[in-house]
Amino acid sequence: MIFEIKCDCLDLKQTLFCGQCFRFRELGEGEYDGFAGEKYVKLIQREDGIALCCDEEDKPFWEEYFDISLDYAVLLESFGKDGTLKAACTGRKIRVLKQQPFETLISFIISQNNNIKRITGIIDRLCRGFGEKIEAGYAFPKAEALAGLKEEDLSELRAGFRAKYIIDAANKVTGGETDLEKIRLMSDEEAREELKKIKGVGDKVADCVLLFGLYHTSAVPKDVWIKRVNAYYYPDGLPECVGRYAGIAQQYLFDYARTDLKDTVFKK
DNA sequence: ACCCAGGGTAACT
DNA sequence: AGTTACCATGGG
Repeated sequence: MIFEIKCDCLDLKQTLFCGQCFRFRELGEGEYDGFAGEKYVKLIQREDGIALCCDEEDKPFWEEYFDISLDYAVLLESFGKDGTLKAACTGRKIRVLKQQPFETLISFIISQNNNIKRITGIIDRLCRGFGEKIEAGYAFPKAEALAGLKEEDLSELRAGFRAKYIIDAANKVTGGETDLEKIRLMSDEEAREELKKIKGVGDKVADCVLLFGLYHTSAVPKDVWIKRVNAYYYPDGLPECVGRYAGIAQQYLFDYARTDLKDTVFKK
């Protein structure tokens, strides 16, 4: 089934390939497909939104995934009160996705000291090797499928030193030491400390899990680009106009810095 | 050969 | 509490 979804702020290419998710590909001009958890979707860019090609029962899932109910027009207008943020938001229609908690946890463990292209490859091999086969490809592995494995069992992923971290995360989730649904309900600070009990999860990965997988819109992952942005533009912190959506503002600044500013303000 | 990539850990001051 | 080498892999 095809569903037309109206949405004034959603550029699929920018949203799917800005380093927040790693399971989509471009099929052709304005056409994409990919997975979240165990679900598959095909997407087409429209002038006033997107077309969702999926089972009827999965339509609410994808509307939630793209956070269609959040009004970005209000958000971006507020961000525009700050000059740097206004520049970052101009020409960008990125939505912060509401991804699956476990998938987000594993994905951003893999992301550490890594680049987006190789992260995507490792996750693809992880799904092919350990995910359930579904019609269009492979689901993201459940924690149970990864728990109890040995590092060498993941050698085909070529994930390097991250393999042991993946296994520790799966073990803690299946063992109940890490309850992602409970962590979702905690404050940013409590949740961050709880996530950091997993090996290979530090402040940055924890904040990515909070923002992209547990929908803490106030969590701000401090990667190298955001550290540069903060040092140069915001030595005293992000402006008031971000409200409780600092994480979403961060995603615009992140993309702005690594695409538009990398050869100018932040060259070498 | 060197440097970097959506960093974290352990071992140092 | 704040620095620093090291961790695997692949692309520039």
